[in-house]
Amino acid sequence: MSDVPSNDPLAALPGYVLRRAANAMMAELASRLGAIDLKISDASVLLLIAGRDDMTSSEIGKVLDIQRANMVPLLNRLEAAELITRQPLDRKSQAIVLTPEGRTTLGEVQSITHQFEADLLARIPDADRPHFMPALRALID
Amino acid sequence: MSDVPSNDPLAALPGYVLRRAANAMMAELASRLGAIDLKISDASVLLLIAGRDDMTSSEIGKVLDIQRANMVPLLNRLEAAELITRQPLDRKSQAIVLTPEGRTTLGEVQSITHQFEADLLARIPDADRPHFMPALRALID
DNA sequence: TATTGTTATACTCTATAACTATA
DNA sequence: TATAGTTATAGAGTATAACAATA
Repeated sequence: MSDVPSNDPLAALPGYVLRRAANAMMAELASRLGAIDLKISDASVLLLIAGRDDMTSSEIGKVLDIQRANMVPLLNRLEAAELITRQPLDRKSQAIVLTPEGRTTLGEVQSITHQFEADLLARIPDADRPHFMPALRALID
Repeated sequence: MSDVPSNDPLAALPGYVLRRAANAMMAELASRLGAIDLKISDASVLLLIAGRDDMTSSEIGKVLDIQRANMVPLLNRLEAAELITRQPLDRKSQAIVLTPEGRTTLGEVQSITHQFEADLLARIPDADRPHFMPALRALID
């Protein structure tokens, strides 16, 4: 019943350690994506619309848990970088689609993301690794 | 080799799922601590200085990964709520110590935190639970 | 009526630079 | 010289309300 020694009494709390681990990993990912001038949310959008040309801003926001209103500056940024364009679906909705340059950048995002996820999993001891995703999924509604 | 079905291609990425799980859990904890008008960072400070009367603002910040400058409004808030006082150690440093009211609130924080951590772990399947903390700890430097 | 895209706004969290007073 | 506490500020991320146009 003994625990890992630490002068931080909060190190024994799963919720606290969960937040610290997520913060550490997101800082690392943000740093790697910064090399191609993208934020994590930018990369998430590119990965989500890969191979699709029918997703609207609202739909993307629902999947990624980003408010409708907050999608606007995000997509404006991607459009200014010429990675995506807005294409009318009807007179109200518009599809967010990758430009040719966006597809090239998507390739870089996929490469960075793949390496990042591999490095993340590699840090987890073999015996614990298969239990990582099931545990996390159980915490998400 | 098949994966959990999802219309969100990012659901297969450990880093992404880690962030989503942490966000969900922190939102839940923030909600519970809101019942006693505390933020997560407030509660973290109270838990850290429990039973101690010698920790300075800088030391607390180092352990909790909160910038020195950002400790000021946090402690001001706790002091305004009469949960802590600043006691001079010398003419430069001051110890952050719980008031009697702070100790009472600490008891409530401990109760809420204990229940929260138990509920969090209870959501994780039995087979995965023992692997949760070791996996997360491996991700923190 | 409900939804889409948008604007405006505000609040939290976090990061940095600089200053003073003291160790 | 280095450190503690502080101030001011700026950048993210996130949340809500409201509006016009359209489904």
